[in-house]
Amino acid sequence: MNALIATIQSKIQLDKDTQEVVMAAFTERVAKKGDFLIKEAQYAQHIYFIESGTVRTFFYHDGKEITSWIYPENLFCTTWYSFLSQQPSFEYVEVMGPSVLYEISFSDLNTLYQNYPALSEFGRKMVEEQLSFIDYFSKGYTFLSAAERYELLLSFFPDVEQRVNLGHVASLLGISQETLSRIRSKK
Amino acid sequence: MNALIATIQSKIQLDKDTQEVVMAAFTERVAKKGDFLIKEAQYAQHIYFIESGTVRTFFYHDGKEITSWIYPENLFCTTWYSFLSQQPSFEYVEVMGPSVLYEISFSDLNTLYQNYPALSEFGRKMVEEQLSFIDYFSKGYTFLSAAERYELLLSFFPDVEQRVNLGHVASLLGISQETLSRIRSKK
DNA sequence: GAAATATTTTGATCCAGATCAAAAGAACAG
DNA sequence: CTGTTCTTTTGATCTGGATCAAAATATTTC
Repeated sequence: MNALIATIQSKIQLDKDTQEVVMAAFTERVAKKGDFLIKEAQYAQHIYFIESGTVRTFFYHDGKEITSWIYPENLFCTTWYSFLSQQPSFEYVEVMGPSVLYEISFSDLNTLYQNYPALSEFGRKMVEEQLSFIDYFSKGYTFLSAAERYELLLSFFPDVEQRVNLGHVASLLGISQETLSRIRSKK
Repeated sequence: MNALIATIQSKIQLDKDTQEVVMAAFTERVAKKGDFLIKEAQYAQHIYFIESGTVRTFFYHDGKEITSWIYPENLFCTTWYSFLSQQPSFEYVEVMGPSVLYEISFSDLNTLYQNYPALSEFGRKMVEEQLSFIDYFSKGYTFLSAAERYELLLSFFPDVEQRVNLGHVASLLGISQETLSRIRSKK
Protein backbone atom coordinates (compact mmCIF):
# COMPACT_ATOMS: atom_id res chain seq x y z
CA MET A 1 0.00 0.00 0.00
CA ASN A 2 3.07 2.23 -0.10
CA ALA A 3 2.27 3.68 -3.50
CA LEU A 4 -1.19 4.76 -2.33
CA ILE A 5 0.18 6.46 0.78
CA ALA A 6 2.93 8.09 -1.26
CA THR A 7 0.39 9.41 -3.77
CA ILE A 8 -1.68 10.95 -0.99
CA GLN A 9 1.43 12.42 0.62
CA SER A 10 2.42 14.07 -2.63
CA LYS A 11 -0.61 16.36 -2.15
CA ILE A 12 -1.05 16.73 1.63
CA GLN A 13 0.67 16.18 4.97
CA LEU A 14 -0.40 12.82 6.37
CA ASP A 15 0.35 12.07 10.02
CA LYS A 16 0.95 8.54 11.28
CA ASP A 17 -2.59 8.16 12.69
CA THR A 18 -4.36 9.29 9.55
CA GLN A 19 -2.08 7.03 7.55
CA GLU A 20 -3.35 4.07 9.59
CA VAL A 21 -6.93 5.17 9.04
CA VAL A 22 -6.39 5.30 5.28
CA MET A 23 -4.78 1.87 5.23
CA ALA A 24 -7.70 0.43 7.19
CA ALA A 25 -10.29 2.11 4.94
CA PHE A 26 -9.01 0.76 1.61
CA THR A 27 -9.38 -2.91 0.70
CA GLU A 28 -6.88 -4.78 -1.45
CA ARG A 29 -8.29 -6.45 -4.50
CA VAL A 30 -6.31 -8.74 -6.78
CA ALA A 31 -7.74 -8.94 -10.29
CA LYS A 32 -6.88 -10.76 -13.48
CA LYS A 33 -7.23 -10.02 -17.19
CA GLY A 34 -10.86 -9.57 -18.20
CA ASP A 35 -12.25 -8.93 -14.71
CA PHE A 36 -14.84 -6.19 -14.44
CA LEU A 37 -14.67 -3.71 -11.59
CA ILE A 38 -17.82 -1.83 -12.60
CA LYS A 39 -20.52 -2.95 -14.99
CA GLU A 40 -22.96 -0.82 -16.94
CA ALA A 41 -26.21 0.05 -15.12
CA GLN A 42 -24.50 -0.50 -11.79
CA TYR A 43 -23.75 2.45 -9.61
CA ALA A 44 -20.04 3.08 -9.51
CA GLN A 45 -19.82 2.28 -5.85
CA HIS A 46 -16.04 2.32 -5.63
CA ILE A 47 -13.00 4.26 -6.61
CA TYR A 48 -9.82 2.26 -7.24
CA PHE A 49 -6.18 3.04 -6.78
CA ILE A 50 -4.12 1.00 -9.22
CA GLU A 51 -1.05 -0.41 -7.46
CA SER A 52 -0.03 -2.41 -10.52
CA GLY A 53 -1.55 -3.26 -13.89
CA THR A 54 -3.67 -1.43 -16.47
CA VAL A 55 -7.38 -0.64 -16.39
CA ARG A 56 -9.64 0.64 -19.13
CA THR A 57 -13.13 2.14 -19.07
CA PHE A 58 -15.45 1.63 -22.04
CA PHE A 59 -19.08 1.79 -23.08
CA TYR A 60 -21.20 0.48 -25.91
CA HIS A 61 -22.47 2.62 -28.78
CA ASP A 62 -24.29 1.07 -31.74
CA GLY A 63 -23.20 -2.33 -30.49
CA LYS A 64 -19.51 -1.44 -30.54
CA GLU A 65 -17.14 -0.99 -27.62
CA ILE A 66 -15.84 2.55 -27.26
CA THR A 67 -12.84 2.85 -24.95
CA SER A 68 -13.23 6.02 -22.91
CA TRP A 69 -9.94 5.93 -21.04
CA ILE A 70 -6.93 3.78 -20.14
CA TYR A 71 -5.34 4.06 -16.69
CA PRO A 72 -1.84 2.83 -15.77
CA GLU A 73 -0.59 2.09 -12.24
CA ASN A 74 -0.39 4.77 -9.52
CA LEU A 75 -3.60 6.49 -10.57
CA PHE A 76 -7.07 6.62 -9.15
CA CYS A 77 -9.67 5.23 -11.47
CA THR A 78 -13.46 5.07 -11.56
CA THR A 79 -16.28 6.13 -13.86
CA TRP A 80 -16.19 9.73 -12.69
CA TYR A 81 -19.67 10.75 -13.72
CA SER A 82 -21.37 7.77 -12.12
CA PHE A 83 -19.22 7.75 -8.99
CA LEU A 84 -19.39 11.47 -8.24
CA SER A 85 -23.05 12.01 -9.03
CA GLN A 86 -24.10 8.53 -7.84
CA GLN A 87 -26.02 7.88 -11.02
CA PRO A 88 -26.15 4.50 -12.78
CA SER A 89 -23.05 3.90 -14.85
CA PHE A 90 -23.18 3.64 -18.62
CA GLU A 91 -19.56 2.49 -18.60
CA TYR A 92 -17.69 -0.68 -17.78
CA VAL A 93 -14.33 -0.80 -16.00
CA GLU A 94 -12.18 -3.72 -17.13
CA VAL A 95 -8.81 -4.95 -15.95
CA MET A 96 -6.38 -5.51 -18.82
CA GLY A 97 -3.98 -7.91 -17.09
CA PRO A 98 -2.90 -9.12 -13.64
CA SER A 99 -3.48 -6.18 -11.29
CA VAL A 100 -3.46 -5.19 -7.66
CA LEU A 101 -5.94 -2.49 -6.69
CA TYR A 102 -7.06 -0.74 -3.53
CA GLU A 103 -10.72 0.07 -3.42
CA ILE A 104 -12.95 2.24 -1.26
CA SER A 105 -16.69 2.82 -1.51
CA PHE A 106 -18.28 6.21 -2.13
CA SER A 107 -19.83 6.28 1.34
CA ASP A 108 -16.65 5.19 3.13
CA LEU A 109 -14.66 7.80 1.25
CA ASN A 110 -17.13 10.50 2.23
CA THR A 111 -17.00 9.37 5.85
CA LEU A 112 -13.22 9.81 5.70
CA TYR A 113 -13.68 13.28 4.21
CA GLN A 114 -16.03 14.27 7.04
CA ASN A 115 -13.79 13.01 9.81
CA TYR A 116 -10.41 14.03 8.42
CA PRO A 117 -10.24 17.51 6.87
CA ALA A 118 -6.79 16.70 5.52
CA LEU A 119 -8.28 13.86 3.49
CA SER A 120 -11.06 16.12 2.24
CA GLU A 121 -8.32 18.45 1.07
CA PHE A 122 -6.60 15.53 -0.65
CA GLY A 123 -9.92 14.63 -2.30
CA ARG A 124 -10.28 18.17 -3.58
CA LYS A 125 -6.77 18.21 -5.01
CA MET A 126 -7.17 14.81 -6.64
CA VAL A 127 -10.39 15.88 -8.34
CA GLU A 128 -8.89 19.24 -9.32
CA GLU A 129 -6.03 17.43 -11.01
CA GLN A 130 -8.41 15.12 -12.82
CA LEU A 131 -10.62 18.02 -13.96
CA SER A 132 -7.61 19.99 -15.12
CA PHE A 133 -6.44 17.04 -17.17
CA ILE A 134 -9.81 16.20 -18.77
CA ASP A 135 -10.39 19.88 -19.54
CA TYR A 136 -7.04 20.10 -21.32
CA PHE A 137 -7.38 16.84 -23.18
CA SER A 138 -11.01 17.09 -24.24
CA LYS A 139 -10.32 20.39 -26.03
CA GLY A 140 -8.04 18.45 -28.33
CA TYR A 141 -10.76 16.00 -29.26
CA THR A 142 -13.09 18.49 -30.85
CA PHE A 143 -10.93 19.82 -33.63
CA LEU A 144 -7.68 17.90 -34.02
CA SER A 145 -7.19 15.52 -36.93
CA ALA A 146 -6.91 11.79 -36.29
CA ALA A 147 -3.10 11.90 -36.53
CA GLU A 148 -2.88 14.91 -34.22
CA ARG A 149 -5.09 13.24 -31.62
CA TYR A 150 -2.82 10.21 -31.74
CA GLU A 151 0.25 12.38 -31.17
CA LEU A 152 -1.48 14.16 -28.27
CA LEU A 153 -2.28 10.84 -26.62
CA LEU A 154 1.25 9.49 -27.04
CA SER A 155 2.74 12.71 -25.67
CA PHE A 156 1.52 11.93 -22.18
CA PHE A 157 0.93 8.19 -22.42
CA PRO A 158 3.88 6.93 -24.48
CA ASP A 159 3.49 3.23 -23.67
CA VAL A 160 -0.27 3.02 -24.17
CA GLU A 161 0.19 0.66 -27.12
CA GLN A 162 2.15 -1.79 -25.00
CA ARG A 163 -0.78 -1.94 -22.58
CA VAL A 164 -3.84 -2.42 -24.76
CA ASN A 165 -4.45 -3.44 -28.36
CA LEU A 166 -4.83 -1.25 -31.41
CA GLY A 167 -8.64 -1.34 -31.47
CA HIS A 168 -8.86 0.02 -27.93
CA VAL A 169 -6.53 2.90 -28.71
CA ALA A 170 -8.43 3.66 -31.93
CA SER A 171 -11.81 3.88 -30.22
CA LEU A 172 -10.28 6.01 -27.45
CA LEU A 173 -9.18 8.41 -30.18
CA GLY A 174 -12.60 8.26 -31.82
CA ILE A 175 -11.23 6.79 -35.06
CA SER A 176 -11.41 3.39 -36.72
CA GLN A 177 -8.80 0.73 -36.21
CA GLU A 178 -7.90 0.82 -39.91
CA THR A 179 -7.25 4.56 -39.81
CA LEU A 180 -4.98 4.20 -36.77
CA SER A 181 -3.10 1.38 -38.46
CA ARG A 182 -2.52 3.60 -41.50
CA ILE A 183 -1.38 6.53 -39.33
CA ARG A 184 1.16 4.31 -37.61
CA SER A 185 2.49 2.72 -40.78
CA LYS A 186 3.35 6.14 -42.12
CA LYS A 187 5.73 7.03 -39.28
CA MET B 1 -24.30 38.55 -3.79
CA ASN B 2 -27.26 36.47 -2.71
CA ALA B 3 -27.01 34.05 -5.62
CA LEU B 4 -23.36 33.29 -4.79
CA ILE B 5 -24.15 32.63 -1.12
CA ALA B 6 -27.16 30.52 -2.09
CA THR B 7 -25.03 28.46 -4.48
CA ILE B 8 -22.49 27.77 -1.76
CA GLN B 9 -25.24 26.92 0.72
CA SER B 10 -26.72 24.41 -1.67
CA LYS B 11 -23.59 22.30 -1.06
CA ILE B 12 -22.51 23.05 2.52
CA GLN B 13 -23.66 24.61 5.79
CA LEU B 14 -22.47 28.20 5.94
CA ASP B 15 -22.61 30.04 9.27
CA LYS B 16 -23.08 33.79 9.48
CA ASP B 17 -19.37 34.49 10.12
CA THR B 18 -18.13 32.43 7.20
CA GLN B 19 -20.76 34.04 5.03
CA GLU B 20 -19.25 37.45 5.84
CA VAL B 21 -15.79 36.14 5.06
CA VAL B 22 -16.95 34.92 1.67
CA MET B 23 -18.64 38.21 0.86
CA ALA B 24 -15.48 40.08 1.78
CA ALA B 25 -13.26 37.77 -0.27
CA PHE B 26 -15.11 38.09 -3.58
CA THR B 27 -15.01 41.32 -5.58
CA GLU B 28 -17.88 42.53 -7.72
CA ARG B 29 -17.04 43.18 -11.35
CA VAL B 30 -19.44 44.74 -13.82
CA ALA B 31 -18.63 43.84 -17.42
CA LYS B 32 -20.06 44.65 -20.83
CA LYS B 33 -20.31 42.84 -24.14
CA GLY B 34 -16.91 42.02 -25.57
CA ASP B 35 -14.94 42.42 -22.33
CA PHE B 36 -12.24 39.82 -21.71
CA LEU B 37 -11.88 38.30 -18.27
CA ILE B 38 -8.90 36.14 -19.19
CA LYS B 39 -6.65 36.42 -22.23
CA GLU B 40 -4.53 33.75 -23.84
CA ALA B 41 -0.99 33.37 -22.43
CA GLN B 42 -2.14 34.93 -19.18
CA TYR B 43 -2.42 32.79 -16.13
CA ALA B 44 -6.05 32.30 -15.21
CA GLN B 45 -5.66 34.15 -11.96
CA HIS B 46 -9.36 34.29 -11.11
CA ILE B 47 -12.47 32.22 -10.92
CA TYR B 48 -15.76 34.03 -11.59
CA PHE B 49 -19.26 33.49 -10.30
CA ILE B 50 -21.75 34.77 -12.87
CA GLU B 51 -24.52 36.71 -11.12
CA SER B 52 -26.09 37.72 -14.41
CA GLY B 53 -25.17 37.50 -18.08
CA THR B 54 -23.47 34.94 -20.32
CA VAL B 55 -19.79 34.13 -20.64
CA ARG B 56 -17.98 32.03 -23.21
CA THR B 57 -14.50 30.52 -23.29
CA PHE B 58 -12.72 30.07 -26.62
CA PHE B 59 -9.32 29.54 -28.17
CA TYR B 60 -7.74 29.91 -31.58
CA HIS B 61 -6.91 26.99 -33.83
CA ASP B 62 -5.66 27.54 -37.38
CA GLY B 63 -6.62 31.18 -37.03
CA LYS B 64 -10.23 30.40 -36.19
CA GLU B 65 -12.07 30.91 -32.92
CA ILE B 66 -13.20 27.65 -31.32
CA THR B 67 -15.76 28.13 -28.55
CA SER B 68 -14.94 25.69 -25.77
CA TRP B 69 -17.87 26.39 -23.48
CA ILE B 70 -20.73 28.78 -22.76
CA TYR B 71 -21.70 29.60 -19.18
CA PRO B 72 -25.04 31.14 -18.09
CA GLU B 73 -25.70 32.91 -14.77
CA ASN B 74 -25.37 31.16 -11.40
CA LEU B 75 -22.34 29.13 -12.41
CA PHE B 76 -18.67 29.35 -11.63
CA CYS B 77 -16.53 29.92 -14.66
CA THR B 78 -12.83 29.95 -15.42
CA THR B 79 -10.39 28.20 -17.74
CA TRP B 80 -10.20 25.12 -15.56
CA TYR B 81 -6.91 23.75 -16.81
CA SER B 82 -5.05 27.03 -16.49
CA PHE B 83 -6.64 28.03 -13.18
CA LEU B 84 -6.26 24.70 -11.40
CA SER B 85 -2.78 23.86 -12.59
CA GLN B 86 -1.61 27.50 -12.70
CA GLN B 87 -0.29 27.11 -16.20
CA PRO B 88 -0.54 29.82 -18.87
CA SER B 89 -3.96 29.87 -20.47
CA PHE B 90 -4.48 28.98 -24.12
CA GLU B 91 -8.07 30.18 -23.83
CA TYR B 92 -9.86 33.50 -23.68
CA VAL B 93 -12.86 34.23 -21.47
CA GLU B 94 -15.24 36.72 -23.05
CA VAL B 95 -18.42 38.34 -21.72
CA MET B 96 -21.31 38.07 -24.20
CA GLY B 97 -23.45 40.92 -22.87
CA PRO B 98 -23.98 43.13 -19.81
CA SER B 99 -22.93 41.01 -16.83
CA VAL B 100 -22.30 41.13 -13.12
CA LEU B 101 -19.62 38.80 -11.83
CA TYR B 102 -17.94 38.04 -8.52
CA GLU B 103 -14.29 37.22 -8.81
CA ILE B 104 -11.67 35.75 -6.50
CA SER B 105 -8.02 35.03 -7.19
CA PHE B 106 -6.47 31.57 -7.03
CA SER B 107 -4.35 32.49 -4.02
CA ASP B 108 -7.21 34.14 -2.13
CA LEU B 109 -9.42 31.14 -2.78
CA ASN B 110 -6.75 28.79 -1.47
CA THR B 111 -6.30 30.94 1.62
CA LEU B 112 -10.04 30.57 2.24
CA TYR B 113 -9.74 26.81 1.81
CA GLN B 114 -6.93 26.65 4.36
CA ASN B 115 -8.69 28.73 6.96
CA TYR B 116 -12.24 27.43 6.54
CA PRO B 117 -12.55 23.65 6.14
CA ALA B 118 -16.22 24.10 5.21
CA LEU B 119 -15.16 26.17 2.20
CA SER B 120 -12.57 23.58 1.23
CA GLU B 121 -15.40 21.07 1.29
CA PHE B 122 -17.45 23.38 -0.91
CA GLY B 123 -14.49 23.67 -3.28
CA ARG B 124 -14.26 19.91 -3.50
CA LYS B 125 -17.95 19.53 -4.24
CA MET B 126 -17.92 22.29 -6.85
CA VAL B 127 -15.00 20.68 -8.68
CA GLU B 128 -16.56 17.22 -8.34
CA GLU B 129 -19.72 18.52 -9.99
CA GLN B 130 -17.74 20.13 -12.78
CA LEU B 131 -15.67 16.97 -13.36
CA SER B 132 -18.78 14.80 -13.36
CA PHE B 133 -20.34 17.05 -15.97
CA ILE B 134 -17.32 17.28 -18.29
CA ASP B 135 -16.79 13.54 -18.02
CA TYR B 136 -20.37 12.88 -19.06
CA PHE B 137 -20.42 15.44 -21.84
CA SER B 138 -17.02 14.80 -23.36
CA LYS B 139 -17.90 11.13 -23.95
CA GLY B 140 -20.58 12.37 -26.33
CA TYR B 141 -18.09 14.35 -28.37
CA THR B 142 -16.01 11.42 -29.51
CA PHE B 143 -18.58 9.37 -31.36
CA LEU B 144 -21.90 11.19 -31.76
CA SER B 145 -22.92 12.62 -35.13
CA ALA B 146 -23.23 16.38 -35.57
CA ALA B 147 -27.02 16.27 -35.12
CA GLU B 148 -26.76 14.07 -32.02
CA ARG B 149 -24.20 16.41 -30.44
CA TYR B 150 -26.55 19.31 -31.07
CA GLU B 151 -29.43 17.46 -29.36
CA LEU B 152 -27.18 16.59 -26.41
CA LEU B 153 -26.22 20.23 -25.98
CA LEU B 154 -29.81 21.46 -26.18
CA SER B 155 -30.94 18.83 -23.68
CA PHE B 156 -29.17 20.60 -20.84
CA PHE B 157 -28.74 24.09 -22.27
CA PRO B 158 -32.04 24.75 -24.07
CA ASP B 159 -31.63 28.50 -24.48
CA VAL B 160 -28.01 28.46 -25.64
CA GLU B 161 -29.03 29.85 -29.03
CA GLN B 162 -30.67 32.86 -27.44
CA ARG B 163 -27.41 33.66 -25.71
CA VAL B 164 -24.75 33.40 -28.40
CA ASN B 165 -24.79 33.28 -32.19
CA LEU B 166 -24.85 30.27 -34.47
CA GLY B 167 -21.14 30.27 -35.21
CA HIS B 168 -20.27 30.02 -31.53
CA VAL B 169 -22.62 27.08 -31.00
CA ALA B 170 -21.26 25.36 -34.12
CA SER B 171 -17.64 25.58 -33.02
CA LEU B 172 -18.62 24.40 -29.54
CA LEU B 173 -20.08 21.33 -31.20
CA GLY B 174 -17.00 20.93 -33.37
CA ILE B 175 -18.93 21.41 -36.61
CA SER B 176 -19.14 24.17 -39.21
CA GLN B 177 -21.71 26.93 -39.07
CA GLU B 178 -23.21 25.74 -42.36
CA THR B 179 -23.72 22.22 -41.07
CA LEU B 180 -25.46 23.50 -37.92
CA SER B 181 -27.69 25.73 -40.05
CA ARG B 182 -28.68 22.71 -42.14
CA ILE B 183 -29.35 20.58 -39.05
CA ARG B 184 -31.65 23.26 -37.66
CA SER B 185 -33.55 23.87 -40.89
CA LYS B 186 -34.46 20.19 -41.01
CA LYS B 187 -36.33 20.20 -37.66
C1' DG C 1 -35.55 54.58 -41.58
C1' DA C 2 -31.83 54.04 -45.01
C1' DA C 3 -27.19 52.53 -45.39
C1' DA C 4 -23.75 49.68 -43.41
C1' DT C 5 -22.51 45.61 -41.00
C1' DA C 6 -23.17 41.15 -39.06
C1' DT C 7 -25.54 36.73 -39.10
C1' DT C 8 -27.80 32.86 -41.19
C1' DT C 9 -29.16 30.11 -45.07
C1' DT C 10 -28.63 27.72 -49.41
C1' DG C 11 -26.00 25.52 -53.22
C1' DA C 12 -21.97 23.08 -55.32
C1' DT C 13 -17.84 20.62 -54.72
C1' DC C 14 -14.34 18.11 -52.22
C1' DC C 15 -11.87 15.20 -48.82
C1' DA C 16 -10.66 12.82 -44.28
C1' DG C 17 -11.85 9.11 -42.49
C1' DA C 18 -15.60 5.39 -42.30
C1' DT C 19 -16.97 0.96 -43.96
C1' DC C 20 -16.53 -3.35 -46.35
C1' DA C 21 -13.55 -7.11 -47.69
C1' DA C 22 -9.72 -9.91 -47.40
C1' DA C 23 -4.90 -11.04 -46.58
C1' DA C 24 -0.99 -11.29 -43.44
C1' DG C 25 0.94 -11.80 -38.79
C1' DA C 26 0.82 -13.08 -33.80
C1' DA C 27 -0.59 -15.55 -30.02
C1' DC C 28 -2.39 -19.54 -28.06
C1' DA C 29 -4.45 -24.16 -27.03
C1' DG C 30 -4.16 -28.97 -27.32
C1' DC D 1 4.69 -28.28 -33.61
C1' DT D 2 0.11 -27.21 -36.03
C1' DG D 3 -4.40 -25.88 -36.53
C1' DT D 4 -7.48 -22.21 -34.45
C1' DT D 5 -8.39 -17.71 -33.03
C1' DC D 6 -7.27 -13.01 -32.31
C1' DT D 7 -4.94 -8.77 -34.01
C1' DT D 8 -3.10 -5.81 -37.47
C1' DT D 9 -2.41 -4.35 -42.14
C1' DT D 10 -3.66 -3.31 -46.84
C1' DG D 11 -6.90 -2.22 -50.63
C1' DA D 12 -11.24 -0.36 -52.71
C1' DT D 13 -15.21 2.31 -52.20
C1' DC D 14 -18.41 5.41 -49.98
C1' DT D 15 -20.20 9.35 -47.15
C1' DG D 16 -20.84 13.01 -43.48
C1' DG D 17 -19.51 17.08 -42.99
C1' DA D 18 -15.90 20.65 -44.52
C1' DT D 19 -14.94 24.34 -47.61
C1' DC D 20 -15.87 27.82 -51.01
C1' DA D 21 -19.18 31.05 -52.89
C1' DA D 22 -23.06 33.83 -52.81
C1' DA D 23 -27.71 35.11 -51.60
C1' DA D 24 -31.05 36.20 -48.03
C1' DT D 25 -32.05 38.05 -43.35
C1' DA D 26 -31.23 40.53 -39.17
C1' DT D 27 -29.23 43.93 -36.51
C1' DT D 28 -26.79 48.27 -35.81
C1' DT D 29 -25.67 52.85 -36.37
C1' DC D 30 -26.13 57.47 -37.46
